[in-house]
Amino acid sequence: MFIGEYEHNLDDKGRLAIPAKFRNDLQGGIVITHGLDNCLFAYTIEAWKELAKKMSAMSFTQKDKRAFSRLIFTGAVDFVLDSQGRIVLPEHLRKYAGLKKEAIIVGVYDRLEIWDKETWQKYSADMEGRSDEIAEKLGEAGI
Amino acid sequence: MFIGEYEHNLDDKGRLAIPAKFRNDLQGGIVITHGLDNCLFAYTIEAWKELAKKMSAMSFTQKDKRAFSRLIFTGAVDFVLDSQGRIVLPEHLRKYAGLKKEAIIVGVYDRLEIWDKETWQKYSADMEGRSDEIAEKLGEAGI
DNA sequence: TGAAAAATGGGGAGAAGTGGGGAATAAACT
DNA sequence: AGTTTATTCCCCACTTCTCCCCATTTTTCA
Repeated sequence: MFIGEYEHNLDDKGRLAIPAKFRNDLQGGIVITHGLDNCLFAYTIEAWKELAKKMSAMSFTQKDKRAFSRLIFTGAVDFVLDSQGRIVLPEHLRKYAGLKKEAIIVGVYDRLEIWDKETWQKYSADMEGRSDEIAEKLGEAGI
Repeated sequence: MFIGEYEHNLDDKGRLAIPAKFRNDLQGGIVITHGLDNCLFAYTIEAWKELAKKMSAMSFTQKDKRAFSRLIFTGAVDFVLDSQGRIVLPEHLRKYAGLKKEAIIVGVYDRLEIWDKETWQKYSADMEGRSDEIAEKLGEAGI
């Protein structure tokens, strides 16, 4: 399970270090793609295959399905970590997430998310402000 | 079951001692995450996995659910107690709970809560002021 | 009051983060 | 086709931080 929040810098070569705690689970490879809310989603190979299967089974209207599939699949790139546990993020992924230098990597159960620091701070400040409201909804869900 | 209220100081390295009475139950590890009312929640591994399973059953296509799992999972960190029964609280957790030096650790049945002393005093003073009102509600619950 | 447990502090080894150089590969131009 | 230029990838080196262990002080309990 991926949990936690880590801050890492992209270097001048566009390399991003994956937090040491996650590396073991990502030895087999990592797939990164366009996510929601202006961040990148990153999966293990297994989780990615699982996701792809679910996607194809989803009952969207044809138009929505095409749009969503394009977002997820066309942005996807698979990587192998280098000996220091880093990957080189290609231009189109950096651009999509608005990544400059400071990046935040968070664990969300079965995936990682990669955020530009500024974007993340705005998002999480907003989220904390609504935490009571969110907790309320969770209660309704029986948690 | 965790009960009681304890006071411990964070040292200069950000280390926090877990009350000795709780250590036996936390040998297997401890997961700490953002709680409500500006405190931190701490669970045993088993209790955490239970919680995570419920959370993960929620789909990620809806915005609120994404926000919720981000709040819970990204705030979480898992620890193993050192030989003196301490953990090192990372920056983002200390910041979230407003922890400076003096911390209060309370047992609340299946979880611990970690509070900044000042915040805790304000909160519990406020609660005492409303004790009648709360007792009223407890009565409704049949207690 | 003595012994054991707990709280507190600090030092050192090793891991992780970060940056840069150079070889190998690919691309481009003459 | 050969030479040059650019790019990618791999490895090495330095710095920082984390974790683990030990030592001292304080508290608790018999």
